[in-house]
Amino acid sequence: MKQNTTKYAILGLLTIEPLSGYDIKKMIKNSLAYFWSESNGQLYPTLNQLTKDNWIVLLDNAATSKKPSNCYAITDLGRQELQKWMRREEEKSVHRDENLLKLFFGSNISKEETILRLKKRKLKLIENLKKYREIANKLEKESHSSQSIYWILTANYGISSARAAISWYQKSILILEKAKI
Amino acid sequence: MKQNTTKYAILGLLTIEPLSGYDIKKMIKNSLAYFWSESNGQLYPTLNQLTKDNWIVLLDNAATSKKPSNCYAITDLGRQELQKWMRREEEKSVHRDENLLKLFFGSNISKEETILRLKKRKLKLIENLKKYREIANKLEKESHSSQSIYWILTANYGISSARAAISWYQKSILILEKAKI
DNA sequence: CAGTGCATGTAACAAGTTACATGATTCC
DNA sequence: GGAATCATGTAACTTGTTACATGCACTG
Repeated sequence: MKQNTTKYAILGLLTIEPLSGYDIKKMIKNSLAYFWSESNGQLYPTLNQLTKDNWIVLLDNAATSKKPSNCYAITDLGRQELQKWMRREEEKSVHRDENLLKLFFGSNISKEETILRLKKRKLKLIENLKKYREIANKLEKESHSSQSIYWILTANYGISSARAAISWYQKSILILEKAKI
Repeated sequence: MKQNTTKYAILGLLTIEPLSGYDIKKMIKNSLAYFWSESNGQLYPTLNQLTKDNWIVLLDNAATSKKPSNCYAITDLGRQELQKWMRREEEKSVHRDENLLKLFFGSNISKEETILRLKKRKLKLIENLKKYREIANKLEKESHSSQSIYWILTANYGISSARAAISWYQKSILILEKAKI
């Protein structure tokens, strides 16, 4: 069975507060970036589909603002569907990590090229780690609602997985540098 | 620009030795499972496409065997294309982790339900870790070719990322259990 | 008055899964 | 002779990205 996860990402965000498509994009970019992404071509059509299905409604804010900002809110039906999804266990986690695939096939290019690639990736991860730390700090400070504990936990996941990856890269670079190939 | 990564996964595996579609499926399942997957509906059409493009060739093994096993080998052109891909840096790594998404939206179901989910995931990861260790051990023992260093490194990645995830799950479960929500 | 950010959207395409079909061979 | 596994494949479908188009509002 296929399931449109975009639908549930949107629904979940709308449980926090009513949002426009643009708001959703921003939230994903600012807070979920390290474990979620959406493209425009998926986001806007899905918003329309969810409206048709009555899982969300377009708030009538024409009076309060002149901006072309379509603000959506989740409906009771939407909440029910979100909870159904939350309780489903599918585990189908499809892993496709192109970086590891390239490393696995490393013998097809020179050792030095691979080492350079690994170093670049490592730097990128260090940068990411910094961002995740900032997100986590911000969340800890602003912590007030019952939701924030979950946000902090996911932020910590980003931090600890980035840390583990960085130290693996470090080790791997050393191993390759020492290796006689 | 979109790129068909399946193509390169196939090419890479064929640099090890000539393989049939079924062999490729098995290798992915046995050795790459924790960072790569392919479905039948993607694999077989891609094999045909690669043959048309002359990146791989169907070996004529009709004489040596009566099995309907189509054995493919990579061509020089295929090797070149693989190397081009290996040297490309795209970084586009699209993260979409449904488990984290569900945790992020945790406040929509009871704390206890979330804890149960986390515990199940943790058990699953412990199981996976065991498998990765077996793969790594096997690789270390059979280590002979210049390729095996790369295989061992990727296996280690699986191990260290699983370990980091497990300890994060452990911590998160404790934090949630203590939390008053 | 140009540049940046706000804000929404679509058409064309690529990528990938699912569920099925088919038949041979091997092992118990 | 039945089950499992070997082995290849396709049709229908979903999911997702890319690249574009449009226009307003604010700021320096």
